[in-house]
Amino acid sequence: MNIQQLKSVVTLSEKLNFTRAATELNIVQPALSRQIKQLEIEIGAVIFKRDKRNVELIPAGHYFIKEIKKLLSGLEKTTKQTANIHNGHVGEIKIGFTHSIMQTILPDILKKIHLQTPGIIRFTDENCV
Amino acid sequence: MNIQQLKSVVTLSEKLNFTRAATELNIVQPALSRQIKQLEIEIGAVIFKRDKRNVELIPAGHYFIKEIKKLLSGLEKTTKQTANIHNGHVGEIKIGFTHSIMQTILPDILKKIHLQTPGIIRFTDENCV
DNA sequence: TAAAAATACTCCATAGGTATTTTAT
DNA sequence: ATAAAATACCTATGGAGTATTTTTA
Repeated sequence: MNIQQLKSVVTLSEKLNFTRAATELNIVQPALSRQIKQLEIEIGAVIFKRDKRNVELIPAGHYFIKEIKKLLSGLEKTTKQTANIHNGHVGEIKIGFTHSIMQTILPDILKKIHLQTPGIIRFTDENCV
Repeated sequence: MNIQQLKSVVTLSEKLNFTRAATELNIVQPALSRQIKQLEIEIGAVIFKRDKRNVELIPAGHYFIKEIKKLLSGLEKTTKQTANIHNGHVGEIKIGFTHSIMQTILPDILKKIHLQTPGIIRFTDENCV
């Protein structure tokens, strides 16, 4: 199983037509036929019912496509986020503090940060007494 | 990017040693080196810091591995569940009913099913008035 | 000098393309 | 007769293995 097969099966589930799905995927129809057949063998389930004229999802296929779509978008998110961390666009700083500082200057600073860019402050209780 | 690379990167993150990870993956060390390098190029981030003697995860890598582990286990679950649906080990029946039947025989039946095998009954409001 | 990762090179398996066949409308 | 999927066959790219180099402890 490979990721290209998963992308292909999703595209086919949207087009329900091997020829058009293959075009969309920039491959040729027989290549797509093979990919789908191979995938079905590997997972041990038929995903599409095809009768030379029509292609349609069957129950196992509906489930599979629904889940694979989630996984693929998760993979894309993960990849992008990883690149962002690498490039320093995303990071994490941990602020340890004593009781007194939380009573004085920290609240104002955190409030300003929060107003300027909401969503970047998160509290954890790691190392908290 | 392919699934084998993702499995490889997870194994390497556990062993932190190319030679031993490669053995675990039943491939040879240079093959693993190539897989990881290729993956890092594709996602646009360095995952491991290696200095010929030590291999360690860097922040982008920690994040990546954490997410990829989730995705891989999700993929495995999906595959198995799809096969189960195909084989008829898992399925879904929908029971439509009138007010009167819900007052008479259905509650007992549902209760019995629930006691015998908890977790298989789910209510939806599809087609409900 | 020993251990571990990277590199160079060769070879083969797999995946894609072209051509053709099959089938249903 | 046409449109669409499957099959057969060939080719080429990519990935694996072997051998070697590099590097650091």
